[in-house]
Amino acid sequence: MSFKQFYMATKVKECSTNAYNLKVLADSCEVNDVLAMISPRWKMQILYSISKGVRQFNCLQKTFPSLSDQVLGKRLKELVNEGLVEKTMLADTVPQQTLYTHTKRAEALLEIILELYLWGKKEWDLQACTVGKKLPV
Amino acid sequence: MSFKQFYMATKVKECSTNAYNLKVLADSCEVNDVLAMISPRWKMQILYSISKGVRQFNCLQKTFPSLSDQVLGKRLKELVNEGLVEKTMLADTVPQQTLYTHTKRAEALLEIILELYLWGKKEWDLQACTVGKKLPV
DNA sequence: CCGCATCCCTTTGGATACTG
DNA sequence: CAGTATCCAAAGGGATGCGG
Repeated sequence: MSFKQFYMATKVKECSTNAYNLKVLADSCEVNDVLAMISPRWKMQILYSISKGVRQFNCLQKTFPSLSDQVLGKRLKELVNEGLVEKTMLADTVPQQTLYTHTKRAEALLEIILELYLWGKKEWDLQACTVGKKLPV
Repeated sequence: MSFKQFYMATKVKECSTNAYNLKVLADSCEVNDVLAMISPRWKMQILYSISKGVRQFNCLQKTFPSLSDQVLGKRLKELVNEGLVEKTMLADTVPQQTLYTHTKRAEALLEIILELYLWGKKEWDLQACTVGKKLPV
């Protein structure tokens, strides 16, 4: 019987193995929360695009043609919940318009992401990253 | 028919949807490679522990009691392949001994990870992160 | 135009068992 | 001690279709 199984059997019966491991990670090192926040696919790219002026659902879809709208919606909702993006309903019209803008908090994060990019570029000579470049708006 | 499906039907028949999207991500923003590198579960924690002096397979297992050994092995292999960790076989004895040490490249990465932690701490008042603390060796 | 509900498939992480 | 091979379950991403 593994440590995890023992622990679960005695302490947290209702909790799945995966949930348990996530809790251990969160307890032992909370930078893990940040990693989990930035690692979902497309998420930082979406945030970056917003910070560069791509502010509407529709435009974001065009920016990432192979990203499905429900995933885009999910990511946007996450970003809003995390305080990285603000959502503004322009008017209650049909068709409605919504603007997404990045927050101060997101700016600080994007700077660190840029450092990550530079680190990757330095170590592996990566090219053509959109971070640090101008996007077509 | 979505852009992706069209593209796949005409260009990359052999490639799964997921693989295709990963390629799009890699092409459009190569910081994604770095994000993918650091986001697997336990990986940065393992790297950090190694940098703090936990250098053997066995000790790493004890450091993360709920981490299974085959996942630990997988992560270590990844870290070695990425040049973040070096593996040293001490001798061809039984029981054999192996040491893992972090590289210069890893140090630079860990500094950025630390910034991520500080950012998270500042924005959400996270606590108890092992990054920046001493681990029991 | 801006999304959500549902279903499905791929990927990933973990369990068990085994080897030098 | 230091791992590897095989199998399996869960999570996440994506497709289709629908509603405000």
